[in-house]
Amino acid sequence: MDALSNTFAALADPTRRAILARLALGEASVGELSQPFAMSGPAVTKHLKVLEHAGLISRSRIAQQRPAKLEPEALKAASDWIAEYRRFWDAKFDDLDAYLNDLQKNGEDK
Amino acid sequence: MDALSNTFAALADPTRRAILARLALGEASVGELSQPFAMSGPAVTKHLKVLEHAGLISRSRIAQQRPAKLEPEALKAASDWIAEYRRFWDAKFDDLDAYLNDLQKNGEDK
DNA sequence: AGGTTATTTAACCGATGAGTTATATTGAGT
DNA sequence: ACTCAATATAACTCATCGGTTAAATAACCT
Repeated sequence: MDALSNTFAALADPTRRAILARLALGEASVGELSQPFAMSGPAVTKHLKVLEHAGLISRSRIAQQRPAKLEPEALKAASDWIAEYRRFWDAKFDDLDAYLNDLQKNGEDK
Repeated sequence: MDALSNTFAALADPTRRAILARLALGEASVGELSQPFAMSGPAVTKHLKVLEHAGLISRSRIAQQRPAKLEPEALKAASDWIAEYRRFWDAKFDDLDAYLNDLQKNGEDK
């Protein structure tokens, strides 16, 4: 899968977004993460793998623990993609309609 | 599922992102969409349902056609969520590390 | 009413996702 | 070497996804 799809897919799960929110406060171990989410350790491990594969976190090692840390650069690509559509929601709807209708009439869509 | 998860899940598919890109040029019917994507009509219908359920498009009716139109306001919530993490990737990494370590040492995570 | 076109719905398929429990692994501490 | 604690892997279940083809619907045109 492409990187952007990986990123969006990783963000499409509320548990994973909550994990990222928690990691924004600082590194956390699997144990620290599984407790507040009332979830088994393996479930958290899987979520962390998804987030790591999407480049959104990295892991380190402290004794037996493997804390996870936020790596937010991957969000940049997602943010940039969305930003492409910003002019559409920034524009007044009437203006947008006019713009689209104009495009349509001029047969731009080959 | 919550709205934000729906939005991110809708964006996690490259075909759906391509459909949105196409719709940014103006409304398009199912037929017009299925042709360039070398995909059956029903497949496009399903993608449009996902996008519509996420609030990213709306449908209208012109004779037998049911053109889809971009409704980009739903992207706002996703963009806002990501924006929360902007300070993390804007910050220099060394500064971020220092910040996180400081948080950790002060035992903020209850 | 009958026929044509555009789209949707239904039923199915193989792959993936999110969770579980049970079992391995890894690293410290004794 | 033994044990304990933290995490990871394996194997499994159940649901959802993305696609297909075939059949049903909807709107238009004679």
